Amino acid sequence: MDETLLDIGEVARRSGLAPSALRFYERKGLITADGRNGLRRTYLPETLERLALVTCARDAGFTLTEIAAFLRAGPSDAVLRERMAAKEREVDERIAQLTRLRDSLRHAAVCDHDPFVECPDFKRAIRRVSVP
Amino acid sequence: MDETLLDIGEVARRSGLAPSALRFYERKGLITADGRNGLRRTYLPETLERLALVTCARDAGFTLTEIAAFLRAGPSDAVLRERMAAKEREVDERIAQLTRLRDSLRHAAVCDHDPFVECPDFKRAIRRVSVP
DNA sequence: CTGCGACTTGAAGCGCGGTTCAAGTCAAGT
DNA sequence: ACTTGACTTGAACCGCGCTTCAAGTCGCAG
Repeated sequence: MDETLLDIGEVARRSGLAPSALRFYERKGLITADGRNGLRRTYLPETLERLALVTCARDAGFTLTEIAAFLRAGPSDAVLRERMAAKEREVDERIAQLTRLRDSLRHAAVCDHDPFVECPDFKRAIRRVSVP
Repeated sequence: MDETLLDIGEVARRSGLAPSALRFYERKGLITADGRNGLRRTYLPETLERLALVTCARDAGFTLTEIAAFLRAGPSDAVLRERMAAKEREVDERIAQLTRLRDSLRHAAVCDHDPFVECPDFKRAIRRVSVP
């Protein structure tokens, strides 16, 4: 056995993902098992890095299918950079939206209306959250 | 017919939600149809406000089920304010996470590595996104 | 009265991101 | 040799947030 290969349990523990999720990711084409120890999948240590990237992209709002296509296509660096720039813009928008939302919530903590759901400021703020 | 009641089509158009979604929301207990025009649901104008609130809460990360429980329970203002404060903290965390993510993406646009996926700065940044 | 078109219903289906299940297999410890 | 416990498989199931479907019903225009 190649000592550098990590057992699925190890990878699950260190990545914070369930083994079932790792198998699911494999079916989706996001990762590959690089060996077996009996029936057990084993992975190259780089897989942990890849999983971090996958998790991050997923958190960014990419679907697993998108990420898989991404990884499979081996897009040129230029294309990749462009897509990431596009994602940066999306993320920026989302941050702005969440910031407006947080400001509305913050106002709720401060305002005097009871019920504050009827507070005109609150209502106005709510409307601005989705339609700035 | 009460002239002030809005036809479902009208509400769908003005709220940006599909009629099927409005019926779905009704099953979920998020809204109520206040009358009928034949078989067609009709709604009080306030429903539009309520839908804005629902949409906003959903965008904030509440599930429809949570929102429904929320509305049904008619929680005290104090409880409501507390939950919103809790949500404010969650939203703040999410904003921070997305900000870290955006910074990673921003770095990708600037850095010299090719493939930049191997850039140590990028890798480090990626790791920090989910585990600050 | 007839047709149109927008609605009605309950039930089924979808895409997502997985988990759970039953039954089986394997490595390692005693 | 036997047990234990973590994995294996494919298939079914889950919650979410809806949409879509087939079949039916209504208001209104001509």
